[in-house]
Formats: sequence, C-alpha cells, structure tokens
Amino acid sequence: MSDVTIKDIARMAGVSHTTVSRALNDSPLINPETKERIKSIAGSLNYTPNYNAKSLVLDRSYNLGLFFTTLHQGTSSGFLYAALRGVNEVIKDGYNLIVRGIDDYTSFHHVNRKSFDGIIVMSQSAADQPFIEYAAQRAIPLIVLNRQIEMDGVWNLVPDDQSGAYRMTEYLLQCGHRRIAIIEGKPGFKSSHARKEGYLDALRSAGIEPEDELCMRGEYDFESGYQAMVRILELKDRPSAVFCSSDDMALGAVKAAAERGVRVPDDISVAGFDDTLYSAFITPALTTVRRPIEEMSRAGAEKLVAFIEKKHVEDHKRMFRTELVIRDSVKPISEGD
Amino acid sequence: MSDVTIKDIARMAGVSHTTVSRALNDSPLINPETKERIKSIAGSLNYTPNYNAKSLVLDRSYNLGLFFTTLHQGTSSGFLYAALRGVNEVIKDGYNLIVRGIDDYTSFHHVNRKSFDGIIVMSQSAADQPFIEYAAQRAIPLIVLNRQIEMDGVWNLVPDDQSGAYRMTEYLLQCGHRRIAIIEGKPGFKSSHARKEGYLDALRSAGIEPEDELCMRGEYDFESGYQAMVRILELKDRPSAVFCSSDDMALGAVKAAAERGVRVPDDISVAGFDDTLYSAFITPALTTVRRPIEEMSRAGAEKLVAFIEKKHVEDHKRMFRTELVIRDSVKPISEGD
DNA sequence: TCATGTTGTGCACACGTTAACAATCATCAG
DNA sequence: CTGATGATTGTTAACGTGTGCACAACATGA
Repeated sequence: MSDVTIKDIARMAGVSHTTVSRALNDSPLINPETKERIKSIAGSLNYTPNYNAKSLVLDRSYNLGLFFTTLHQGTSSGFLYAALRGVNEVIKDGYNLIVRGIDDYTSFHHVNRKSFDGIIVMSQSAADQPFIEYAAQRAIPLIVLNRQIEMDGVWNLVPDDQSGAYRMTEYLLQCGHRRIAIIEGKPGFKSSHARKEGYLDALRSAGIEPEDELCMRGEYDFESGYQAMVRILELKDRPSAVFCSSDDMALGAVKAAAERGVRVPDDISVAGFDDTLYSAFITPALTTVRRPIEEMSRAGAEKLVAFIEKKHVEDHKRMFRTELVIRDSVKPISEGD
Repeated sequence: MSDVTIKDIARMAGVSHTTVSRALNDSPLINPETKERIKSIAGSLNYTPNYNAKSLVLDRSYNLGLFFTTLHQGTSSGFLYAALRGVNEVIKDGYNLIVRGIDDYTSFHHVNRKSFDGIIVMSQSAADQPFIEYAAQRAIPLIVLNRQIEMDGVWNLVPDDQSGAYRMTEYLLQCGHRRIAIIEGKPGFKSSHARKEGYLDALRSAGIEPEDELCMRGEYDFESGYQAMVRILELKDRPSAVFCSSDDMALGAVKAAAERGVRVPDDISVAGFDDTLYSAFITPALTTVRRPIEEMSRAGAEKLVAFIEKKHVEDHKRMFRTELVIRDSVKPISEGD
C-alpha cells in the first residue's frame, strides 16, 4: 500500500530518484514542468515520505517532547490539560508531540538529539533538575516552563509569582485585613522569594510595616503548612488573614485551624497560591492565584519551534501574568471586628 | 557528544561493526567474552543507538499514537487525564507516546505504518470514523476505545453500558421510585440499545412491566433531552424519576423541568450517563454512571503492545464494568409521597 | 571559433543500523 | 590425517532519503 518510494516515482517519471527528491522538496534547481509532473505522479500514487529515512539523513526527528514531572502522582488533570492544549495548538502538522512523565523513565537513554528536535519541560519540582541537565548537556533545544531555573542556553518561561502575590495581598488588604501572615515556600527557591517579595511590597505600598513575627517558614508541602499555622494560631496577637505560598500549605493551614476550632473564613481568612485542581472542591473553596499554564505552554512551544526552524529567537526569559481566583476562603472583615 | 556509533565501538574493540550490532542485541552467535567487552566499551562511551537508523532497517518506529476526537472542544480534562495515565502506565521505555487530537490534522498524511507501530483511538464521536478507517486501511495495528465499532481486525474495548444502565435503574428502584421514564440515545447506536436493555432488564427483575409511554426517543444531545422531558412532564401520570441515556440529555431535561417550575430532585429525580466533567458542577450535581476510562486505556495499551511484539492476542472485543456515581439529582421518595 | 557561463539532470555516496551469506578456525569422528 | 561440523567473526548489501560533484546541453559574448 503505502510502500511507494521516490524510486518508484522516478521510474514512472523516467528520471532519477535524485530529481524526484529535489522536485518534492521544491528545489529551485528543477525545471518547473518536470517538477509539476513529478508532483502529480507522487500525488496520484499517494506517496508519503518515509520519515525514518529523512530523519536519518537530515538528522532531525520531527519529534517534540512535552515532559511533566510526573503523570501519576500529584499532577492535576487541569494542569496537564492546559499544558497539552497550549502546546498542541501551536505545533504544526509536521511534528509529533510526545508526552511523558519524567519519573516514568528508568534511564534517560532514549532522550537524545536524534530522537527529539526539541523538548518542553513543564517543571513542577526540583526533582526535574537531573533530567533538565541531561537534556541540556545533550544539546537538545530546551525550554523549561513554570519553574524558575538558572542555566545558560535554556529558555525559561515562568509565571510572575511576585505580582501574583502582590495582588493577592492587595486583595486581602481591600477586604479590610491589616495583620496578614505569610507562610513562605521552600527556602532557596526562586519562587518562594518572589512570592514573599510580592507580599512585602503590597504591605509597604499600603503603609504597613511587615512584621517578622508574621513570616513563617514553610516547605511548600501540606505538613509544613500545618505546622506553620499551628504557630500562627498560638500568637498572642493573632492575624486575621494568612497568605500561604502554595495551595498545599493552605490545605494544611485550614486543617490545623479546623482541628483547633478556628473556622475558615469566619474566624481567619486563608489564601493559597497555584490553583491546583482540588482548590475549588475543598471546603471552603480556596481563594488562590492561578498560573497561566496554557498561555505559557503556547508561548513556549512557539519559541521552541521557531528556534528549531532556525528563525532567530531573542530573549531567554519571560514572565507571565498570574490571575486572582476569588472563592470562599477569604472573607472581608467589618470595621467593628 | 552523543554521536558515537557502532563503528566507533567496533574500531575500539578491534572487531567489525556487525559484531558490535550483534553483541549489543544479545545475539547468541557472539562469544560471551567478546560480548561483554563490547558492552562495556559501549557503556563507557555512553553509546545510544540511533533509533532513526534502526527504524529504517527494522521497519519499526517505536511510536505509539494516542488519539482523541478533539483536544480543544469538549474533551474534558478528567477524561484526557485518565486515558493518558492508563496508557502511560503500560508502555515501556522503548516506546514514545504521541498524543494528538484527530481534528488537529489537516490531512492524515503523517499517519502511516512507518510512523506508528500502533494506534489507540479514544473515540468520543462518530466523527472519528474516517480516521479509523484510514488507519485500518494502512494496516496499522489499531485499537478503538470507548465507542463501539464494527470492523474486522480492529480491537474494540468499550464500557459495559448495559450493566451500567441496569445498576442505575436498580438504584432508582431502591430509592423507592416505581414509575421510571427513560430518554433513549440516538436510534441505531449500539450504546443506545445497550442502555435501554439495561433499563428494561432492571425493571423486569423488579417485577415491573415497562410501559411504552415512559420510553422517550432522544438523540444523545442537549436539545433532544429537553424535548423529551417536555413530553414527560405533560404525561397525565407523571413518573417520579427519569433515566437519561447521556449527561447531555440529562442537562436538557433538568432545564426543561426548571423552566416549568418542577424542581430536581425534589419534584422529580433525574439520572444521567457518562459522568462528563461538568456533571459534578451543575446544580443539582448529576447522579450518573462513570465509564472506566483509565482501566480501558490500560488494557488497550497492553493489548496493543503485546500484539506489536508478536505475542499472540486472542479476543477482539471486551466490555468494561461501569460504576454508579451518586450525587444530588436523584432523591429517595418516602412511601407517603 | 572558442572560452565561459547557465540550467537542468544524474552518479555515487552518505546517514547508522541489521542481516544474508561467506570465511575462518578449532574440534572431532573416522 | 582428512573431511565434516560447529562456533565466531567479517563482507557486503540493504533500508529510503538528501547532496556534492560532474556532466550535458545550450546560450552568450568576444
């Protein structure tokens, strides 16, 4: 059936396979009439090039990789969907999109330049670092989304955590909160720093001097959020709102409060960050900050394809605007409270 | 960097490249000592085979395709996620999983046996038919999930609609409903028939003779559900519950009821089928039947890989158990009502 | 007339791998 | 000692495509 090759076409057209190859690739060397004739024969034979052979000689795979930190533990379906949609919208017919969880690989043996024209890593954790370095070292065009990273030659598109945190804090202030605690992210992480800076900026803009007492260490995970909230609730002068640097920690915070008979949001407001899927389902539904996953993915894929196809690409870093998602876990406080 | 080939290894080991190829592929022809020596050289050089070259000569692509009806209009993220997880769990390191929406293709040019060792179609609509036929005609190992299909040489794994409908009806009966209407699916569709049969069986098992008056035609879509519900509400002896053969129709039915001041579930109970994503979010949250997407995907991928690797595979059709999802749109009725 | 393009085409090889067949060598039966 | 057998390894071609170079035909300009 589909086993017709350029040699078959060559025989029919009475030319060499070289001419056929050139004609089908629109080489300017070929006589326009010959070219048309060859193309019409190819069309009528329903010719499809053998991409494996092309790949071999052209040193291109026509494969793009979209890698997630994990596909089976923790990645939310909404996150996956948004990323896949974003990338898929952009890539042309000529590419295959290969989707995989990094933790599915027992070795990175199959990850090399011959197999991937380019790779998009939707990074959710520092556990991806070895993979990213491996790919970078193999000189595969690489773009890392979502998680901030410092590597030369690797593009990096991340959500603007700082302004997200700024606007969330601003929102809490608008709701009348004056004493607002923060539970910080993992120490040393860029995102932790950015989110805290946004928080601090917003407070200062409102003329409120941040208090060290209200800044709690966290690790981005459920447990650390729980622990931090316990400490917050023990403060003599308890804050009326807590900004958590991740939804996971917010979940822990809500649990700690509930266990101590402190109601969210009636007694204390809790805000998160990330808008993970469950955020909408828990009680109370979490007020949080959404990261623009689909937009980032689209931009990342565009950039990657443009680079592969040799168009020049300039800037290596970019921030994407985050968005406030207002649900039920933050409550305005009336003046008299 | 990674450009070491078997010829390089051959030179270092003082053998021919053929010997290297055989050694690395564990051919029994090679002296065990030589084999070990070659393997260790390959390891130390960090050798990775060029899969494009392998593909060319072995006529295998190492690619599996996972195709959805669409990725950007209607496919729910949960559905996508479940399917992807199921397939991904099964496929080995040696395969690439290519994910795509069928409606993303402007032509099926890139779909051929040289580019795909096998294809899994997660079919949500009859619109996939041309794609499925195209792939089948190209002799690509093919498995169609979720939608029943009648084609030789094409595996087909579908949810057990009949028993799902049976158990839903049974549940309605347990809730005290005696007069239960059904809105049927598209005439001529296997699934419509199966769902109706399940409904009829359950009624008869409970000693209730089905009434023609309570069987309404539908088309699986919102509008037909609306129309059918209108007719149901006009019946002199109105049923206390309506089993809709799809969530879309259930949605239409709820709307028709609401517009006429009939409350769901207080005045009438409504059940759906499919567990589409929105089913949980609408008011009232829909009691429905979930299809075992992840399980089906896993089984499908296993079957496909087994076939590609020449192990014999027997049965070509299989049903998967569906699951009742109880939410708020069905209410038990007390004896006195 | 002859040197010098210009235009279109083919030859031969390359890409990295596998595999049919040939070759070598040791071993063994007679 | 000799031919046969079996175990290893090498030679060579093949998979389908793209490309550097040579070449033919034909036009151009002096």
